[in-house]
Amino acid sequence: MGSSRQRIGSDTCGEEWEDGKISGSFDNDDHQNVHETDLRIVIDESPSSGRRKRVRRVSAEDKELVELVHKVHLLCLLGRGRLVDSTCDDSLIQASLLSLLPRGILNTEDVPTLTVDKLVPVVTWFRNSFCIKCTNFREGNLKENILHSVASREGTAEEVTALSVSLFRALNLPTRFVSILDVTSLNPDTDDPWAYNQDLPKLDPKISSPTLSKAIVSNNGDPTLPPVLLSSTKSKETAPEQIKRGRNKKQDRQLMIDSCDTNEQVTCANNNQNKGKKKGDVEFEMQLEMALSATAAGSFDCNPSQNNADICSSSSATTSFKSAKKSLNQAVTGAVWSRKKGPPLFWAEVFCKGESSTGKWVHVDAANGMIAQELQVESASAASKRPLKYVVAFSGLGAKDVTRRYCMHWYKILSKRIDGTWWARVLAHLKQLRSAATEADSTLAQVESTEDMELEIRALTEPLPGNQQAYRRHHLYALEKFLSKYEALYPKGPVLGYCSGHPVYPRACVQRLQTRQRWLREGLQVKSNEAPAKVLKSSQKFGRRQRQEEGAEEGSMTLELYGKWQVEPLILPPAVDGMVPKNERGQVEVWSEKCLPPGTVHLRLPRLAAVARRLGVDFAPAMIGFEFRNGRSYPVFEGIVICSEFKDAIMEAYAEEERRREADEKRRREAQALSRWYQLLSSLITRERLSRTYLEPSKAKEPEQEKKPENTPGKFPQPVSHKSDEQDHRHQKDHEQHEHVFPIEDQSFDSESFIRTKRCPCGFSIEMEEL
DNA sequence: GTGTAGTATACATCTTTGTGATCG
DNA sequence: CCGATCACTTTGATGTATACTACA
Repeated sequence: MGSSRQRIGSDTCGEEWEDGKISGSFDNDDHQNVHETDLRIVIDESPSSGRRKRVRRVSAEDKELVELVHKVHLLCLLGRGRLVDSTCDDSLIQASLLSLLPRGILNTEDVPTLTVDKLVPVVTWFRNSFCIKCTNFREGNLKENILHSVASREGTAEEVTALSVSLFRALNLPTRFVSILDVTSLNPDTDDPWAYNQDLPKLDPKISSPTLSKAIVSNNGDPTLPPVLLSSTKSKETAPEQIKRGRNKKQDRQLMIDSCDTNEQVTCANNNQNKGKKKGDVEFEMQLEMALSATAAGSFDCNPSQNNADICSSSSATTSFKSAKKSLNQAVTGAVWSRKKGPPLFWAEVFCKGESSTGKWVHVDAANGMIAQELQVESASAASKRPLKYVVAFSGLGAKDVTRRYCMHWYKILSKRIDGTWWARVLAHLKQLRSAATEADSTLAQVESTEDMELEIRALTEPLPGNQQAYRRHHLYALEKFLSKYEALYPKGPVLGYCSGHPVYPRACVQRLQTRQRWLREGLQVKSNEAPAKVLKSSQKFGRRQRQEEGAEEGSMTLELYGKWQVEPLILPPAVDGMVPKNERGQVEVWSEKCLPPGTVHLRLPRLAAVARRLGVDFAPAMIGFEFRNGRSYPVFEGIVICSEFKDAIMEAYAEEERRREADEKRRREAQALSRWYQLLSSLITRERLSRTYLEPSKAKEPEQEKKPENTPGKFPQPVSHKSDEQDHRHQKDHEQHEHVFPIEDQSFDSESFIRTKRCPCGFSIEMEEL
């Protein structure tokens, strides 16, 4: 900053001052001119100062808004998922895909005993036949876009995944379209990557397997440039550029094309190879077969002739399955997530009947050549700074939350998800649709419930986190040190493990503690002979109050807290002989219906006390809570509590009383209206008389009547005016010309209503009620 | 880069049982 | 005379979640 800048204030005063530019110098020379010159302070808004950023917390309103946006976005994404799902059932798309599929790649007799390894050829064929052009959403009709993708062998990630789902379904494999609902964040402060990351290209699986590289290279005209190199060098050039451009969402369309172009070069390099390879399908498949036999067969049959010592040594079924998965993906598909490529958003789940006794839904990302790599999804999402929040599987026009299959750290995403009950309510409807779709097939229904159970078990058996902070709000586990003041462990055990030396307890053992008073509000009372679960030193304020009540017992001001296990339903003394049991203040505290003494009722109506008193019925004012005003809290009363047997009598008397009161009120209002009319007209007439007496005749005709008349009392009948607007208008005009006269002979009187009607020869009439 | 402890801050929660003057 | 209404020191202490920093 220039020399003119001056630090205003000092740090010692403890206040934060902005650095500002003061135009105009404060040098000694000019000092005397200060008064004459303009003083301008230019706030330097550059965030360069090393001062701590002011913490700005989001308001409740903001939170509500982002929650709303989150919900709406979720619903939109659910709708989109269902649309894609239903499009995957389209017979034209399925037929087109089947026509492309080489013969014998999956035998129909394999379907009932489908295992992961039997899927590999289809997946590999698919991956080599279709490529992801760009991850972006494409406008237009989804079905047409997908059909176009079939023809061009490329499309968006969503379309290509939909194609894979469609293909599996065409092969009679129960298949779901699975999508990460990449929804807007619930935290309004976070730099939501969603806002700028949409254009990131889909991951481009690197080809690392020597077998596959060899296979592809052998089919490629240019063996000097291996696909893996091509892929990675291209990505290096394009990724940062794409991210930079991707930040501006408004350039969406153009960018999409741009990124498609570059991506196309990257991913379609593969495709071009594949296209070239089409001629050499046989050779390719032979290579594939070799890869398969080297992995699948080795892992499942434990063929000792294989080189892979890992696979051979694994004897248990699970290890064997895991090794198979690993080797399958490394050797056959060679896919590895790349952080630069953004998170995976779409894939399929294929039901493999032969994978366990009951069958198993298996993650199949055919577009990226990945099978049973569900564990990679979470890490890929996390690496892309877009932690997964919702993973939803779509089928049969319904949907199911399968996040738990892909999420190993539920506690991390729990806070990023919307309130569970709302989500469950949304999904309940979609689940109904699904169950309607699977109704016909009892085995599928069985599979559903098995899966539900499996996911539920996963929810209840999460591994213990290694860091302490994770236990702060963990849904399953708790550390005693993170319990709040009003929480306690009961029962204190079992200890599930240790974290940095602290015993870990089940979250279910964490109990909320409350004072006797608070339990009372819930209609519960502390059992006799129960010692407080926790005794806290009470606050000064509370202590002060207690001191007043209990005398000078300083230092012993405590807050006694009890747990749920120490309370029982409230037993209040019942009403006897028509007498309501009251507290020491002669009231009944009605926090809820449970707080009513047996045999009494709470009548929430005003002015009941007087009725009860008049009838001689015993009652107590019902206190329903407190109100805070002017720095103090006051009890709020509503209605009374009486013995049930008097309810009818009281209500009857009350109704009678109310009728009387209403009649009185009506009478009072009418009398008031009459009185006001009387005053108004009296003052008009008085004014008229005064004008006539004291003013010039010409001035008297000025329309002073329009001014508000004074309140001059006098004795005059009360008119009940019912002139129409037209009459009124005419009257006003007439009035300018003459003064009305009401000859006796033109008057009439209705003895029933006491209304006298007076008429002026000009046509103006006035009705007056005579008192 | 990750985890922990400590601090600062903003927001949330709990607290909790009149009185005298005036009006209708 | 009696009941309703209004004004009156417009709390304030404490808990909790979160962001941030320093440090291991």
